[in-house]
Amino acid sequence: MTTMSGPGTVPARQRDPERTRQDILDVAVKEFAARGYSGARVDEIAAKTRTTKRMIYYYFGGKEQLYIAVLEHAYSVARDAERRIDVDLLDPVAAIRRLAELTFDHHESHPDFIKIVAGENINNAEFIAKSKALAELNTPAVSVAARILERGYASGVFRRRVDAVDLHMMVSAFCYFRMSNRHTFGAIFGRDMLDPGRRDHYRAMIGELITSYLTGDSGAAPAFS
Amino acid sequence: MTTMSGPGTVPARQRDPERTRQDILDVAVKEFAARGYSGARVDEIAAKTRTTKRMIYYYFGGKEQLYIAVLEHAYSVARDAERRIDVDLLDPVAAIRRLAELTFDHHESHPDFIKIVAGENINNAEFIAKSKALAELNTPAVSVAARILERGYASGVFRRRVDAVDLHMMVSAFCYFRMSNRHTFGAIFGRDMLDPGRRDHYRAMIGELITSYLTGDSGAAPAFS
Amino acid sequence: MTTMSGPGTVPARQRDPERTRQDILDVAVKEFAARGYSGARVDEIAAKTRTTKRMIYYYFGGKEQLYIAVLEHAYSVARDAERRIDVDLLDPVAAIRRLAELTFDHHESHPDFIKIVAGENINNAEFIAKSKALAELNTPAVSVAARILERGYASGVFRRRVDAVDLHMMVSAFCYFRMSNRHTFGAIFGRDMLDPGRRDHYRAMIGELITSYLTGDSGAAPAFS
Amino acid sequence: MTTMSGPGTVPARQRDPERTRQDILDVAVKEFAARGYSGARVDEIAAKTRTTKRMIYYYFGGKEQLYIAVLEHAYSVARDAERRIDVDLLDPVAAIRRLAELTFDHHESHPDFIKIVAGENINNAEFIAKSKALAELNTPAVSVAARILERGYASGVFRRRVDAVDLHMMVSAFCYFRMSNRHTFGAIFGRDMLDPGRRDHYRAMIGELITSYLTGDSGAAPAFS
DNA sequence: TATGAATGAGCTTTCATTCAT
DNA sequence: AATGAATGAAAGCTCATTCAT
Repeated sequence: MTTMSGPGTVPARQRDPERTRQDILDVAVKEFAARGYSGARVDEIAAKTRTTKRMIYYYFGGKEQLYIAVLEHAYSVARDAERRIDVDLLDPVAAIRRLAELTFDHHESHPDFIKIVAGENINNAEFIAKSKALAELNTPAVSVAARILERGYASGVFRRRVDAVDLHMMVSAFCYFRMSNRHTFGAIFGRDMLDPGRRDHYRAMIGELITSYLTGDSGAAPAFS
Repeated sequence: MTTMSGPGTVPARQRDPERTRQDILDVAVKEFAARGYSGARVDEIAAKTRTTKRMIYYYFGGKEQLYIAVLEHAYSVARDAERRIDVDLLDPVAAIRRLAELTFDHHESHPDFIKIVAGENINNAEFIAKSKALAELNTPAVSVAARILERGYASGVFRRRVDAVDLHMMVSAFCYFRMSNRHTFGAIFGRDMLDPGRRDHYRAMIGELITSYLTGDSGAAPAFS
Repeated sequence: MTTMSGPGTVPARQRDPERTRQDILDVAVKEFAARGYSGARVDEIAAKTRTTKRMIYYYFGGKEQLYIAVLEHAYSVARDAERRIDVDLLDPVAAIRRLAELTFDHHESHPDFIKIVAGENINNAEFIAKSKALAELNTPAVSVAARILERGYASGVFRRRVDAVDLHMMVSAFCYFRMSNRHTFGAIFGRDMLDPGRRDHYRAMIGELITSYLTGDSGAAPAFS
Repeated sequence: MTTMSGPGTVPARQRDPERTRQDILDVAVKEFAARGYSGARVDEIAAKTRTTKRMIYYYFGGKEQLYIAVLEHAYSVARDAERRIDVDLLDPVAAIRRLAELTFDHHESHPDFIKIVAGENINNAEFIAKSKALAELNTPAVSVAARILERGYASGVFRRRVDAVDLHMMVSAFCYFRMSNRHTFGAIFGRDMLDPGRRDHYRAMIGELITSYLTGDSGAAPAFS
């Protein structure tokens, strides 16, 4: 399966700039997710596109810029999803459980995003640092969590003191790990964490993990439980 | 930063095969961890070695085989650490907390391993599949967890029913995520999860998270807790 | 004799794909003929070309594909020459002699082709097997020979029964051997089979060899000759 | 199937120099025959040997010297076979036919020799030129042919004047071509010249070809034959 | 007589990128 | 707005050979 575009490649010419750009971006997301930045090939991305390799340079400037565009796209999708979260009408326990479940669902439905984030971390997020757009990421999920915590402490249902960012981290860790480490975990423990039959089991689990933590005692001295 | 081992580089000739092999392996672990499989360069690995690039092919056969050797090495180190765990004398709650803390410590002290695992998952653990040695990985940590759980249910301190593998997953998720996602998490939330000043905080957190979960009720209907 | 197309080599840039391709092919024919498949060097071929090594990969994909292109080219040239043979107006004896001479001439004027065929046979024609184009080679020479034989048997001038393919083989063997084994034969017998002064001698010889065979008796019992 | 001998290759040590030498030579004959000089690999030859690559250098000095030893060996075997020819008691026609058949048989039973000769010719017999031993090759077959011709002309059975070397060439061409070009000929004409079922057919054919030539008229004007 | 370890040089191939219209 | 042709630089890998005992 040689990818190097020799002479004579005849792509379907088109005249819709925005569509061409989006086409490239969609393919790039998948390729960068599947192979990482250095593993992805400009030739391969081009081959899976309606246009040619030349257009990638025309629209994005180069591999790195295309990757950053992918990154920005991926994060903006995630942020938009978080903005749609609305749990203010639920009681704190139900709300925090709902937040955990939405986080769970979002991870589950964005496997490419997970891989891209994993790749970014391998190279120390150096590309995120290069992106102006990504520098000003706000994170709705944490504010949502903060509001729920406030209500929970006020009503007394939450007894363990925890920072909203830490709470978000605990939830994310669980949801992310299940997606990110599916293959090594599966290879070692013979258990596919993404088995659809186990989905609800894990979805409930993160809710219980987090609510049992919050409603339990804080501090070192466990009570009579 | 010269990379090509061209003429002029004078490697110290040696006659210690095992040392030469280990030298290459040690450097390779760091390079593959830092840049992933496709990002790592055989030239670069060789340059950081006492020997030459040629020796990598002499001892390992190629980039891929070297990578697999790195993988096998990394996993065998992890497995050996798990084998040394001994928490049988502690009461179940203390034991499970201790297990979580050891897992935490092991993750913290093996950042290269984390990155290699992350990279492996990006390419769907295809290299692990190619390794005969890795196919027969046993995982002491889970048996340890299983024994603790058994004792905990027997004595009644653990009330929530959970599978040992799932327990291990919850703990691992937390410990792994903190290491693996340090950079993106830090960029977005402005919080360095590896800040030494926060280390004990997080170390205690995973213990509490897991013990509050186990000692809480199981099932959907929360009792009087 | 510089081989590596290193920096400093300034190739004449051109925009004529077909010419570039042909240029590479022409050089490759000579190199593969002179050194065989494994003895030929992509660097050396490139150096003798108007373009660079990179273009060989751009146009042909690799050393092996280039070699197969050379093979296809060489055989198509030979086939085209055979197609131009027209001896239908000559009497059978003159016609078969003429066919032998044309075969002789064609071998003489295509020394590269002879070497390439010799090389192919050393590796059991495995590259020919890989070529789709070569799989469907038709061979006009044999049909021509068959028609001559038919006429010769009909008129009674040919008395020895022989298969057209075998006839072609006898002629080819002589013409090919003279070209292919020039060097070892010369070294051992001190006679250069390609000495221009002997050319007509050998050219006549194959004609006589073949006509004396055909006009002689067939079978084991020699007549009055 | 990697051949590069990495560390740890443990060959069976032996103490029989002559046998070791012969072992290497035998393997080398096959490898050089199968792949030509540049296609053969010292590593591969060593791997198929009872000893190690190092011994090739120890006994022969290098790839080239090994190849020349192979060449000398191959030619000395051929020469020895020719020396055993004895056809003096047969009448000239039977004798020349017998000589042709022995030549045929010798080619048939030495396929490796054929390939080595073919390879030598591709590189213009430059290695033969380097060998002192091969410079002084005498060729019994031609003297045998010369003696037969003499008797044939004396008795009048041979009417066509031909030089002994040319006669040998005609016979060799047929016998050699059948072996050397088996694969390309087979690919193009769909006929395996080495098919055992056709062996006697071809063996008789060269005898008839050559006797019909010798017993026919010489010169340009064919008589009543 | 024998050998395990090591290696310089060069080979084929790949990659992101730019030229020139 | 779009593109076919071309490419420098470097990557992974292989080869015959020598080192050092």
